[in-house]
Amino acid sequence: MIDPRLLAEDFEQTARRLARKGVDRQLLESAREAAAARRAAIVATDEARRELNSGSAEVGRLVREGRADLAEARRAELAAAGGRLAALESERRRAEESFDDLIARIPNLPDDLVPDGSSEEDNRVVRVEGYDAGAFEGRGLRPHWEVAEALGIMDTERAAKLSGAMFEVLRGGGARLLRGLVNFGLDLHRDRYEETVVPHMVRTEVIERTGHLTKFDTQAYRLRDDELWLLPTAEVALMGLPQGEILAEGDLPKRSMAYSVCWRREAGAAGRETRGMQRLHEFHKVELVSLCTPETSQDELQSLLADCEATLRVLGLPYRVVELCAGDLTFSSSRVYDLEVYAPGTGRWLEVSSVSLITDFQARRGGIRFRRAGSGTVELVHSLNGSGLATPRVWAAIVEHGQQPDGTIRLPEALVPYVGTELITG
RNA sequence: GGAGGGAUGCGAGAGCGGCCGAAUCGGACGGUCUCGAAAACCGUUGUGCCCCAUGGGCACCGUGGGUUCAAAUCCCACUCCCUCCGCCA
Repeated sequence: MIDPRLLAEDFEQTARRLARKGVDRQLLESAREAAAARRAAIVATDEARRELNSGSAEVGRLVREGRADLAEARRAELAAAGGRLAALESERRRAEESFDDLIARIPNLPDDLVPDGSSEEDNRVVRVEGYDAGAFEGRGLRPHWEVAEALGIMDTERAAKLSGAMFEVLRGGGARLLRGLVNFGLDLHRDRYEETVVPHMVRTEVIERTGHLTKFDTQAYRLRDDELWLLPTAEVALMGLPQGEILAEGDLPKRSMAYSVCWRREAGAAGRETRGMQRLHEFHKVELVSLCTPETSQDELQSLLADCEATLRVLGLPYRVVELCAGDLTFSSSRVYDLEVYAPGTGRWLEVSSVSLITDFQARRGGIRFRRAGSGTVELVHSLNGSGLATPRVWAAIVEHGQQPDGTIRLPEALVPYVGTELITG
């Protein structure tokens, strides 16, 4: 949620900045009106309550002084005042609900550094690393699903028998490759990020406050008999951890990571680039998150980007860094770099990490704050997240890059100790 | 799953329905003293919201309801924690 003060104090500039994300000015005006109505309702109830409070104190005094008749008279007056207060309070509740509803629909402000644009088309390729277009031509490279099915390390048919579309079963070397990747990812980042094992199911309020559960976001799976949700990403658990707490400035930046299974309903994505390991309902990921001070968050974004890139670099996979334009940013983010790995079997760039600066947007809703060392004042932290290693697509890229003419798969050197072989043969 | 006990400020821990945003101790911070430190003594020490804003008001004692002129204190529901029993990786 954005700072509500912006609506009252800096409306025009806020509207201009949000327009870059395609936010309708009408929504902001409604929110501003709702904020004013809410404030008026607060003033009215506070005043009514003040009268009631001082009246009650007076009754207490009279009772103590033994003047029961006066106390009784005053009590009767206050009973009536109590009725008026109740009416004001229900009005206040209505005002707050309508304000909450509107403010929740306003996305985070895009960073001024973010390029203009309305869609994916306008995203800017910042850098391309390790990619040589000529290197893949004429080699007859096949998509990973063909290579993997032929080798018997992936079984889409039987996965469907178990669970339906957009699930995978991995066997033998394919399964070991997945496990090796996860361990590799955790080891690669363990010096800078605290390794954490988190529950894979979280309460409604936790997922709500991370911004991963809204009226428009039906991505997460919900358990039928308990008020719990399956993680769509470990970010939800890692960001849920400090919710409602006040951290010491000295503890920032606070960097942590978690491996988890991730579940996503992917509603509406059926049939779109879903073959093989491109898009699954269930996948494995090492997620990196960081909490930091507002003045360091841009630097922190760059260092998080560097850490996520390191994964692809060490694996020797060609990739590009794409900066999202204002219109393609997600609801909560103010600046995002996507890392896309090149998959030569399909000739596609696959998104394997979204390195996001959320500024204080997520911290405000989650109540994640820190105390300044000098002044002792309390402020919201900035939060960031990115995938340190997202298995399905990195797995796919490794299969496509490593495929040999005889159908086996040669692994990147860095993975050999983790998988226990240089060559996957089945 | 069954039976009990509990949830208060940074921590521990008090709190007859009114004088309780909350005793006391500890911690932290500032000061006095000291060459410096310790000790001692003095002081400060929650968060949010609102306003006619060097001041004032409102809310918050696990969460949500209720009773009452008035709730940390009474009632109801829920959540979590602890102990014991059962079950279990």
